[in-house]
Amino acid sequence: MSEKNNSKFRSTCSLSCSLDIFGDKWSLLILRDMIFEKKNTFKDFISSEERIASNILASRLKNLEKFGIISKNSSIQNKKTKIYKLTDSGLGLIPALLEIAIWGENNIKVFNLKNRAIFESIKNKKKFIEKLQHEYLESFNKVL
Amino acid sequence: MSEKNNSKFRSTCSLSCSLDIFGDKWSLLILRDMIFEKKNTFKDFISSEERIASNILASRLKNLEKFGIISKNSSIQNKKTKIYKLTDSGLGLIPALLEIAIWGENNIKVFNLKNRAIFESIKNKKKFIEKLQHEYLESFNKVL
DNA sequence: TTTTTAACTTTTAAATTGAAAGTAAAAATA
DNA sequence: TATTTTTACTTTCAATTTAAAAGTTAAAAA
Repeated sequence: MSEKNNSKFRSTCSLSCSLDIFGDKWSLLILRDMIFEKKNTFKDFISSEERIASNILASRLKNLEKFGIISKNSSIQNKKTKIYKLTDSGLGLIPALLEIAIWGENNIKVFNLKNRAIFESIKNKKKFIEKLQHEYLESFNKVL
Repeated sequence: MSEKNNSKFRSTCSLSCSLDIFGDKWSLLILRDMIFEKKNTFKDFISSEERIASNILASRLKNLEKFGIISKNSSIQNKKTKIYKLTDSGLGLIPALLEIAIWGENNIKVFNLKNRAIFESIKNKKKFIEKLQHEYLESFNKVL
């Protein structure tokens, strides 16, 4: 019943506009789950380890849909389950997502066991992005 | 007198950790100003068209410094003026920044006259990133 | 010596987030 | 068929963050 509907951009700078859309702590994590984990339902996203609150998840999904980054459809075999899918525009965010993750791997001093996917991407970025995009669309043939 | 000091990451995922650091609507815009406009003072950043509030700018600068993305020093010829400079880690964010901007140029339906720098980067990304990094460091020889 | 400037900080209202509980309809189970 | 469970949310409300404006302090310029 609340939720702002007007999408005012702070400027016409493409970086600034992009951040107006997904410049927050959650939106790109949802896309990560879709791309790397092939997640596609509300329940899937809720179960991620970062523990997003359900109201925040709902609002982020709505926003991503509003800006054409994801689409929402009922599953064919189950009317209750809604399937979220990356659009072409959403798939186009993979390079940005990867670069942020690569930066994190290289620059944040945490214990974390280095991520295989990231390393694969560093070796041949272009090929890896195409592979991810292909894999993602493939995975959807089985779903929708 | 407020401001949280504990840096708890939501998970050990490198994307998630990165977003814990700069996943907001302002941090990357400050870096954009540094990289593309060679801005380096509080006054510079305040004057950008997106009109960041001074308290938010101060808190973002402090955070970026805390995570080693920028450094802060007094100008030699002027003790009052503080010079903010990208560290190596900060320069390493250029690829991510560019990918986000490129996505915006290609996917947000706004009036905006296409950005020359973005186009240049698309033609030869690697070269363009190196050029930006070099230019940035060069510009600093004149300052600090 | 007065004024201006740079870099903030403080204050307070407004907006957003987060945690928890609640809802409604579809689907699975007894 | 009746009941329970599940999925995808929404609502509520406290806590946190943001935004706007005004205030502060020390240095530099006039």
